[in-house]
Amino acid sequence: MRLSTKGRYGVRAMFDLAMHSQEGTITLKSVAQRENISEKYLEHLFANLKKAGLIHSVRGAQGGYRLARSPEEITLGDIIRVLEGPVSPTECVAGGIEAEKCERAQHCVMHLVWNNIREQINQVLDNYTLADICEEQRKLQNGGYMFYI
Amino acid sequence: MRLSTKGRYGVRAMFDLAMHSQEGTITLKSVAQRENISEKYLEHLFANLKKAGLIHSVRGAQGGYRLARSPEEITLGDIIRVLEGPVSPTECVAGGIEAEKCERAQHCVMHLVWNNIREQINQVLDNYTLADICEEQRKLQNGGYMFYI
DNA sequence: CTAATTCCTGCTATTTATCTAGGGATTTCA
DNA sequence: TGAAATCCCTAGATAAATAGCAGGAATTAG
Repeated sequence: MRLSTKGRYGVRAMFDLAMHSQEGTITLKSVAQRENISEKYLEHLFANLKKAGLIHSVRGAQGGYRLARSPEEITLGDIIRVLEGPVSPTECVAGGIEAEKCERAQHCVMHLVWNNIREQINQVLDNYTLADICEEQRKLQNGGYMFYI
Repeated sequence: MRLSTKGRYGVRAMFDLAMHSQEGTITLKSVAQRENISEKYLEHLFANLKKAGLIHSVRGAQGGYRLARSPEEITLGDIIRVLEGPVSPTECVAGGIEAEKCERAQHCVMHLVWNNIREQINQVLDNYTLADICEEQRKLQNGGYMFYI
């Protein structure tokens, strides 16, 4: 139940785009440097995020990336599902091809359990937006959270 | 964000123990057969569950395993944390040695994010007990859930 | 004693995660 | 137009984790 670097880097990179959204298009290179992520690796992640419609890209000199929607409209669930696949404790309730194989699903109590867990975890992730993170970052810089009052 | 077989088998095996708790000690072999899990693999899992105090064992002929506490007092979180380690989206908020390495935690907004996610996911897992699963199983057998009314 | 059972240690094949390599395609600016 | 900057694509290399196997030692009921 650990995120891989795909999900973690992805969220950090998207947060980075959100924080610099006023500067127009952001180069992959600058995101990679600020977030200390391998450029080549980040390329793969951005390719998936673009294909999923979460970011737009501008090619050529002075090109770069930007969020496709406002930070309020992008959740951690959106990002993580794109980069890590469906968030689900098991294959059998992930909704893919594997799920079809589980013929006993209708009579299997574990199916109910995992499905319940799946729904709740997705709800948690979908309730957290990039805007929320930006807000927390703002508070941090103001010292609000600094001393864990 | 997928459970490995450790966690899944572990939950199923513990549920199996709960369902047969009236029969005294349950042999590993019978659990493995009913749940279709490799005996040798299940040995490792039971060793960990025992070390963690979730089950008791009786050695020798007629021996076997039984739950150390009542099904109401054992949560999915208990089981999964034993077999898969701390449930946490990242190392840096998992509470282990790795967490110490993250010196910037106090000033890092991602730390807040992951910690928030971690707490909520654990809350979901800790709110689900073996007794809950037994109850769902009972309803299934009565046909209550059978047709997804 | 003997059969059944847990307990312990180590090994290994397979898969997955993470990152690297290298080049190609596209666009902008001078 | 041409060069620089950037996105785009495919393949593979390395390391770690997963999932399971093997063999036997220790324990106990009958």
